[in-house]
Amino acid sequence: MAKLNRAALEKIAANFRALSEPTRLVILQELKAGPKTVNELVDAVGLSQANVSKQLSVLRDVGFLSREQRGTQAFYSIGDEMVMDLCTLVCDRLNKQALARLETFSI
Amino acid sequence: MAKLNRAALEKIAANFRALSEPTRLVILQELKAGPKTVNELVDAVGLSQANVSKQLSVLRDVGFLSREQRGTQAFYSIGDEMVMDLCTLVCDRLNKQALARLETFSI
DNA sequence: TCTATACATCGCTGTATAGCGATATGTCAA
DNA sequence: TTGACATATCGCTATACAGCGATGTATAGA
Repeated sequence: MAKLNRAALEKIAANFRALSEPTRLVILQELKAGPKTVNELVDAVGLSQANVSKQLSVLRDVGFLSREQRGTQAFYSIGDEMVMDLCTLVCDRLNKQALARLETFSI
Repeated sequence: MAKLNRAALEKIAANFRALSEPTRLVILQELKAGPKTVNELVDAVGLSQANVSKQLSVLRDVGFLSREQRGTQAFYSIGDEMVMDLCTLVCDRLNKQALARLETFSI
């Protein structure tokens, strides 16, 4: 296997970086049940609309979310189910580590 | 599924954050072939020993790497094979996206 | 001891970004 | 048009952290 150049590594890192903030994980958790508008997400996560919009664009820029405009509203939804696989892998791992403390991780 | 509290989400995010820097992905790539000392990794990644030590501790703090001291040397190795599964998922995804451009992603 | 080697940690600087309020843009209804 | 609403973007502050050189710590050999 050839060694990856800087640009390729940066793309991979960007995928992980998009998942490196609790706020964005909350957004994914909310969207797991189905599409939601920005305002619905604002209510769900309890942060400013400006901030939620920005975090949505971070997740969308790497392709984890997709966006559909309907009238004045924008509906966001999971754009690549693989992102939930990533979360599941990490959560399973933390669950194993945390069995003794009875914590449960799941997105 | 209950909603996760802030501490749980932060733990999940920390796992992803550890993979959010190209330098640390290079380290994983180097260690995929087997354990290496800090100095070997310094030569491989071409950064300062101080920085490499710090990035190693980031990966170790979340349990992705393990460390074995032998004399004056510290051997680092993959501590949880799951971390390579995460990389594979992301690389597969980028490969699909990049087929047209003939790029190849793999850690 | 003393010296050399290997690694970790400290203090620092520069950059990236989460979060906010304010504002801009765009759409619909009256 | 005008006004109300939904979302995106701007400008800003505070914080996190990658990277560096310098230093600390520990081990092996002379």
